[in-house]
Amino acid sequence: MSHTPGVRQEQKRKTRQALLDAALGLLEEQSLSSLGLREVTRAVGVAPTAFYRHFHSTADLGVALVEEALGSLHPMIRTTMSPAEDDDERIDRAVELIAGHVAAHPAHVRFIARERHGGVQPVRRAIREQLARFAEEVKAELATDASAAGWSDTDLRMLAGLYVDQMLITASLFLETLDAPEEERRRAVETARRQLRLISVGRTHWLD
Amino acid sequence: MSHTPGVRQEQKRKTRQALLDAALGLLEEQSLSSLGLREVTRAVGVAPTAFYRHFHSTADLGVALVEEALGSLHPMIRTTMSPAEDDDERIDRAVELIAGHVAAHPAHVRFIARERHGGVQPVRRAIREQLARFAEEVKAELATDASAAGWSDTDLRMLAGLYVDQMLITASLFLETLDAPEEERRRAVETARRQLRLISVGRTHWLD
DNA sequence: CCATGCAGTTAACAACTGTTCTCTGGAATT
DNA sequence: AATTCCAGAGAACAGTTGTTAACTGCATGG
Repeated sequence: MSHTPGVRQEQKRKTRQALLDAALGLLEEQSLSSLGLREVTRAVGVAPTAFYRHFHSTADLGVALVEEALGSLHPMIRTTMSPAEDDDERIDRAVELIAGHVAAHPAHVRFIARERHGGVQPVRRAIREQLARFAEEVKAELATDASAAGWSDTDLRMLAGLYVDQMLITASLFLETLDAPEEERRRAVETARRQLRLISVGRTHWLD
Repeated sequence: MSHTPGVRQEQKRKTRQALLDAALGLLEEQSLSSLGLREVTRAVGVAPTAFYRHFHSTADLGVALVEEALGSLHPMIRTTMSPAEDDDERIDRAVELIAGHVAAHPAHVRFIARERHGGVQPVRRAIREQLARFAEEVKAELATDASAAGWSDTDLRMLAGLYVDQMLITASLFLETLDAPEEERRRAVETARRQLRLISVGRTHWLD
């Protein structure tokens, strides 16, 4: 079925990826709406016109970056949200997983946080769609949990949304403290833990 | 003490405000990092060089916009967070207050949501500082509440931060549904209410 | 082996940007 | 009434932008 990549397609894929990487780097200190196509091609070392072979516009590139940043993250939901014996232990796992992801892909996280409310509509929509998928997946996972008995569909959706937003907040908090003194980072982790724990407490007493 | 404004200073103030207003309008569909100084002066109908009489740069203007958007909001904290007989009624009041503010100043809210993680460092810092002030004020208000007995300082700070973040999330949710069908807006309000209520439940059972 | 396809190049375009310097009119100060 | 001050105008600068057209070289499929 799957043909050998072919020297031609492989080279194209490489330059495309180089454009994405260069753009992501440039976006560390500016927003997508001010990212110029020439700027990107210059960083890659390629002619400006070559850009059009891969993307219609920088907005188009932005949408591709959303896919790159969030697309591969869905499988993590199941393992993270799956029920565990100890609630606190699960929270600890989730927080450390977020911390690890932020440390491993800071530019991706920054990009999502920045462009979620950014000035480029198609990118905002792409992010919104991905986050909606996350919320659906979290909701599905919550529904399997024993403590979800008696919960209405609306309430499950509301809780899933709360979790997704809280994860983004946590990620962006960790991002801000990435190159901060050790002690401040530990405080950030502790804050994130307790906030999730408080939500967890509210969840167990929701039906009172 | 306070001299009569003076025709001169008054005129200057007017153009400065016109620049701020025009910028805010232009920022509805782009980020600050792509906002050009010429763009702003053109929208006001003034020479490009006049810009320098009021701001060093567009980043400088952005900082001024942060002050305009958030500076006058602090007094609202006391009245919103102040203890009430009924917890749910207070939540309803808070949610409607946010909804009203978003409806009255959508551009300001959009600006804050967009530039909080945006590409212009001084503006990010200005917003962070204002939000930290909000958190401090919320924390102070929480401390006066009877149900805060036995809470550690760290936990009060953590809860205050959670509230501030949740209010921003709610505001940006309302912003997205501003020109959506009536029914979707009602759903958004209901979601916001329940999320705050869940946090409230978690808060009352925190010390168990 | 030859013809086609197509990623990337080169050159040129009109339009735009931030910033400088010089100037002007009229309010503010003396 | 004479002088100073200063918000805004005007012109010019070097550098940037997105987009177009026509090209070149090389991997690919017949």
